Amino acid sequence: MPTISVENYLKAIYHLETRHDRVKTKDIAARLDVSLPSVSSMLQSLAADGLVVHQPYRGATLTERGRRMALSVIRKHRLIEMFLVETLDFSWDEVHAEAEQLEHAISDKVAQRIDEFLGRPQFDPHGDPIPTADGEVFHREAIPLNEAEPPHQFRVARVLDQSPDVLRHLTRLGLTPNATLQVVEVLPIDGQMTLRIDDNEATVSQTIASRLLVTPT
Amino acid sequence: MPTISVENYLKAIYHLETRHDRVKTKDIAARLDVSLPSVSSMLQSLAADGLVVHQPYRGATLTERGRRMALSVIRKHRLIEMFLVETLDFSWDEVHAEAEQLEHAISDKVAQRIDEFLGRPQFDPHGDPIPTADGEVFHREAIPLNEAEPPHQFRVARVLDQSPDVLRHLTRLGLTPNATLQVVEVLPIDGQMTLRIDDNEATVSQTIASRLLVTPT
DNA sequence: TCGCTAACTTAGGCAAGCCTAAATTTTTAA
DNA sequence: TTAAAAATTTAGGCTTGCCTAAGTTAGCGA
Repeated sequence: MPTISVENYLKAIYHLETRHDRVKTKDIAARLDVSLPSVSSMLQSLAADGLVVHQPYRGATLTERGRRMALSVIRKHRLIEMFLVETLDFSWDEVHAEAEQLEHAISDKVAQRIDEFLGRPQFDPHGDPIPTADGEVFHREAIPLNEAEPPHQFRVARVLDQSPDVLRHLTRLGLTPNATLQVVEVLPIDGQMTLRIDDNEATVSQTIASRLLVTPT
Repeated sequence: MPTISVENYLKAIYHLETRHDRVKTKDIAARLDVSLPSVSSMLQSLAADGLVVHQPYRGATLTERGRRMALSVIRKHRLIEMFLVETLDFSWDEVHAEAEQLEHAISDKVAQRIDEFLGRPQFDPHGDPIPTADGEVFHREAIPLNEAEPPHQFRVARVLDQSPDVLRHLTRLGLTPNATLQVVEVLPIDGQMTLRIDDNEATVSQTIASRLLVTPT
């Protein structure tokens, strides 16, 4: 069985691969908050185990086996988040940290039972898709809110940020998954957006808007 | 935060203390399936951390802090077992192994929420008492079945064995917690017992009988 | 194209937790 | 009472995963 450390590296590489084809040592180090040599040495050991392909000085990519393992952990993470919110009444800003621990401790069987217990949810509380047991991920079409233009109406599909502070802020604004919003105005100087959410107006910075994925409605 | 290894040592010492006042290095080694030197060295480090009192060559005992930590892990273990059986439909012979992993990964808060979700159960699926969050353990009076005499009737209070094979065997015999039984006969040669359980007769060896705690009914 | 800088790897070390082999202490039994 | 046996500790080593310091490579700008 992979160690917790190995699982965390695979997860990090998986997430970074969605941005760039070849994942850089430096980006992994930043994401996991470890030194560059630690990453370098782990990449060699992952490569030896056939979980990544590592071209020295050129970055790394997951092998099919590595991808499977990463998805298995991500599936557990998101199922746990969903379970904590739906069943144990946690709020969506608390669950990431809990799931970060539990994802390494639950068996495939427990994950499967939680999945059934929850009625096979497709998305977690942040709108992230829950991979199936055999590694399928359903990707929805969605654009970052900062690319949306007035006066259209959108629905929040997914929130990419996991920071409790940001999530609590979004809760106060009513910007949680499935909320509908209308783009009222975009300031050209800094991209700050004014939104209508239900009957309230709210403003969000471009930084935050870029972390909200929305679909037209 | 204590490591998984430390938690396992504390748990082992806690359980062994119920048998003997001073816990022997060798017994810990046997319980955790590690070598004697590993235990010896861990005891020194636990003692340095104020979790055990270690008299070299003379055994060890938990300090109050050590006992608290052990009980916290045992509480989580038993709550998880209960949750897996009650909510995720696991059978009682499967849950020990799962809980052994999860006990180290759930936060106090998650444990508390599971406790509430389950309606604050007092006992786990094996009849073991679930310690409270502040370290109270409710001990029931119960005797090992091999000390019970015919023709009295008893109720199964607790099953001390965790081996899936033994538990499945007991399930087939109907010897699960809360079952009522009558002692029909005890063979003097080897202590084998004949029991009446509902309308069936079953025989159990002394070895197994000694692992079943029963209360008169 | 050449050299500088940023990115990366290699070298060498540390802590935790495990191991076997070799002392040492305690206990048991002759 | 004392020697053998059993239990325990010490010594020394290994693996994983982390670190800092010291090279090495890649890639960009002059």
